[in-house]
Amino acid sequence: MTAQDDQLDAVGVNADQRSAAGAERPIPDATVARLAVYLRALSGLVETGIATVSSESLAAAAGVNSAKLRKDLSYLGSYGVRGVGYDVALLLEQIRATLGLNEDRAVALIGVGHLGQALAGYAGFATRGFQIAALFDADPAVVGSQLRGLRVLHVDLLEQVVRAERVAIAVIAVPAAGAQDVCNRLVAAGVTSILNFAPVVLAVPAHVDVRKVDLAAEMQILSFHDSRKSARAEDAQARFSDEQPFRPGSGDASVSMAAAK
Amino acid sequence: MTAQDDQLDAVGVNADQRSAAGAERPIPDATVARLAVYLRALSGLVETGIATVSSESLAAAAGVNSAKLRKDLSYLGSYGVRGVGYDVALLLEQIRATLGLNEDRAVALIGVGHLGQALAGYAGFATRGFQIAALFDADPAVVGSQLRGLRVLHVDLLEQVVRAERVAIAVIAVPAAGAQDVCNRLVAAGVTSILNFAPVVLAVPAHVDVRKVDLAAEMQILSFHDSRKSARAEDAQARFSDEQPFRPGSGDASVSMAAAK
DNA sequence: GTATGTGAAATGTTTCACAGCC
DNA sequence: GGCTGTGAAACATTTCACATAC
Repeated sequence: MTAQDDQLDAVGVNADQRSAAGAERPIPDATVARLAVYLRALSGLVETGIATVSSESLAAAAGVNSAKLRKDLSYLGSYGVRGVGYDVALLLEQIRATLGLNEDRAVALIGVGHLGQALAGYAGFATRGFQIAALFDADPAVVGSQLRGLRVLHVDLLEQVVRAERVAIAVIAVPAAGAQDVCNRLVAAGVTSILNFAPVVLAVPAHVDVRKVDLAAEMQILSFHDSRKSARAEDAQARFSDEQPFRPGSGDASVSMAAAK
Repeated sequence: MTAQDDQLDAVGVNADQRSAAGAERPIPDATVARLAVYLRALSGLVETGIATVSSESLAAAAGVNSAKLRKDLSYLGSYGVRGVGYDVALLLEQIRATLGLNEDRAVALIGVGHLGQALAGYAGFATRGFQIAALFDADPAVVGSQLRGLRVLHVDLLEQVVRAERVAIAVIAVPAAGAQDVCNRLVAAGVTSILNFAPVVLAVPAHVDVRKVDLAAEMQILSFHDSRKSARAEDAQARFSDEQPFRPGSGDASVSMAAAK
């Protein structure tokens, strides 16, 4: 990455990491990307009331193999019990702590078109430690309207509000043409983490961390694999039609991931 | 990240690749993910009328370093001219061909909520070799309505239409609860490439390629890096405020990517 | 007995640095 | 002289396989 995630992934992390308690191994980027996936799988287990889980079954639920999962978790410390497995609640808490999800971060969302509204309405947003501090748009028709209990502000107020609300993370959901400008203003106002949905490569100073979600790129990657498949699959194709469906969490279905990469 | 991923990235590609002309090196997943980025950068150059570009400037526009770009392009063959650079139109065409964007692929979009509508309206969709063949939803209030010149069909017709239209790629934009079911039906109908926006890990047979776009995961990865930064940055913070903005395409700004991965 | 945690090997990716060509 | 193309080195990630602990 996505690979994808993704993806081959983030950048701009300080080389030395002095963490709360003592000298720990640095956590690989690839592992960080998967921790988020494990978190989701663990939340599912909590709801079903399962208290303990083996690396084997958690890995299956997350779509990775168990050796990778164990290696990933080993970077957080030793929170499993040999011969038994992992305590779901404890592991969940450790991952949350590692990802910094306990102190909650103010998020600004710029652009409330269809995409922006989809993002604002995203359930996992509020529940998973992020709270939307402000919504912005440039369109006078939208500014002033109410969305999810927040008034949409004019983008001219961006710097002012970002500073006042101490926004840590900004999500850019504006058209391509406006994205770099919005980005510049965010950076100038002190934002150092940006999630970009606009189809442009943003130029930022080295201390700013940008992650990009790019529909066209994802489609093109699928297209690449698809074209390689279709050449060879011309005949095999028929065999896979009307095959029995798969049950979620069943066995070792190999599923690809975005990740960041 | 990438991935990001990239997204650390896709899966399910056949080991041996017998391509149109002779034995070529297999293309790394990480490279495929970036080809899509180069494609965008090249499109930008075409519009400004630039006919030739060096690896150095194309790399800057794409947010990678030039050695990586040259290595990536070398997997496609030798389409550059030493001492000169790459012909923009030729390179663009070669990348398009490699990604399989010349034969155009039918895409089905399942779920036309805010996200689905944002995706349907996405400009790069129509223009970049993908055409939406069908829209589906389960909500009777939406079924039958018109969107981008297409009638929204009831999801019950999914198998039938997917087969009739020879849909190659499906985009899942339904709520989490419905995603696995939709996925099963797509697979049964013969779809082997899926882009999933629902926040669940889909279980699929090994021959099906799933890429996932996960807002919560992206946010959490940013959160991780942000929390590492904020500990150390408490004082440095002030220095970066009100810094001069950056110009797009300027120099070597290191930008992260999702990817593919 | 069972399942974690982890060195070591294998594999994949990025960067270096320079030969080769225009 | 300038810029591509690419082996070889450096680095990162995944997988293996087993010692270790319950």
